[in-house]
Amino acid sequence: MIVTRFAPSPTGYLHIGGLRTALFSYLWARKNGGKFLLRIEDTDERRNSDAATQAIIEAFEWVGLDYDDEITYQSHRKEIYAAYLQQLLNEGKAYYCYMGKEELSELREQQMAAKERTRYDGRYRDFDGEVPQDIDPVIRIKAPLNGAMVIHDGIKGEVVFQAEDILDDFIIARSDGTPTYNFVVAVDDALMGITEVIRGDDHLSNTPKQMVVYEALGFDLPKFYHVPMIHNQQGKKLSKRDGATDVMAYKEMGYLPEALLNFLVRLGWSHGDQELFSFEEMCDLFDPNDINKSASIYNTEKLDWLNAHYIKNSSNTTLAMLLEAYGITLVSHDKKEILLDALKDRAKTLQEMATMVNEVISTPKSYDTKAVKKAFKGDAKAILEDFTMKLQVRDEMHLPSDYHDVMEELVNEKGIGFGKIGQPLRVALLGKLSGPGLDTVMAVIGKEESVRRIENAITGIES
RNA sequence: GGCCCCGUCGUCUAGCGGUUAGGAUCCAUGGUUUUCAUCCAUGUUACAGGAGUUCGAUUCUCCUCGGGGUCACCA
Repeated sequence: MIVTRFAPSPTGYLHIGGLRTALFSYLWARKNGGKFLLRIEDTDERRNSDAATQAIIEAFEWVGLDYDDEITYQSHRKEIYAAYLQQLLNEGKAYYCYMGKEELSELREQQMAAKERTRYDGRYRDFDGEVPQDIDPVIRIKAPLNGAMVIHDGIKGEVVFQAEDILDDFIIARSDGTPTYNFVVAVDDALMGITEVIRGDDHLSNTPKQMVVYEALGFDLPKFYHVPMIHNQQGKKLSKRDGATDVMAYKEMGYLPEALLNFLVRLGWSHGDQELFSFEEMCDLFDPNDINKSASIYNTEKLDWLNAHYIKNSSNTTLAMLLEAYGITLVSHDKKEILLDALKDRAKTLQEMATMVNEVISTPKSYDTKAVKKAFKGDAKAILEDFTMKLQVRDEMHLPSDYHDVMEELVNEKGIGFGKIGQPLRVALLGKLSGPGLDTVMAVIGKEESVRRIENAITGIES
């Protein structure tokens, strides 16, 4: 069975790049009927917070990614790590190193001065002399001194490292006894039965270290997929300083989770020319072997397009519900269907849509000066007056077509173009020259309010 | 700097020895619309460079250049 995982460290919100690797892992597990597990890497107590863990879980809920089994917390697994540490010590595959921090940095400085690679010199590797009493030792693992380490990566292909270039006996437990990252990752991935590790390629150079741990503990290696980074506009690794990288920020801005997911799944991955993927299609078609080798630049132009698409295809019921987060209450509005139908193919985000709703249902507080100048000239006011008179005598005005008929009648009688009435009417109703169809606007706000707005404009606008 | 990865339109990408190098987005233009938006149509724009291999290279190899990642008692 395929088992994948997402293993964030809870130091902040869920990052957009994190969500993408999580999505890839999720999809691959789902496609294979396997499991997708969540593991919180909270070994560094100083930097972790419960709030961050909650934020990550909340983001998963919002986008609709579910995980199997219970969440694994590394902070709850200290005895397990201790046991494996002890095992390596007993087997002579790891050892205590009594080199202090100062001593270590001295060594490093010497090496740098000599233009050598900075590395631990192995002085306690097979040490049997007198051990310093005043120092808490770290535990180091015996790493191969030479030879090739080859990763059979599902994305990068065969990546070969020479042990002498990159390895030394690295620390697997700090002097306070706590295990380090490269050790716990390997232990947990193995113990949790992870068969495919899908993660950012910034971990590629960590992989040989983890392989050393796998080897020492006699665990089977998982299949690795190192997915290329997402870069910012400057071409650097996307970081928290690059604006909107918090997944939940997209919720606030009015993006739909299906749009975000669709956007993310196509960043670095493709399936022929297909651009639109429903959640089901993603689960069905995703394959990590189709992931691109090169990094991509984060650019949300396409996200806007996707979001507009998904808004257009959302039901009015869903939209009305989602809009409530923006202070829009439409449940009791008798013309909400007409309004939503008119607005949903105009908005790129829910936030935009909320603004549009307000622009229709609330009386304009001011009139755009340019619009007034353009629309309120000549006999504009006279035309509006004629229009209101026609409206007044009508009953049963409900549909946009009812209002359209009135406009058409007026235009025909006067022998004028639609623009003659449309422009000033638009300014009167909405305060500006753009917006949904006027017949729709009037149908939504009703005859009384329409007349009121027109009269306000006639008296309130200097022409 | 060492090691590793990467290099097709501005951006996301298809391509897997022979293509007028395709799609999407963005942008521009035209059409539709009383306006704006949507929608539809059309258009501009790309194989980093140089050697090889080959009848033939975007595709394979090497070099150069460019970009990125990583080198902790952080994860």
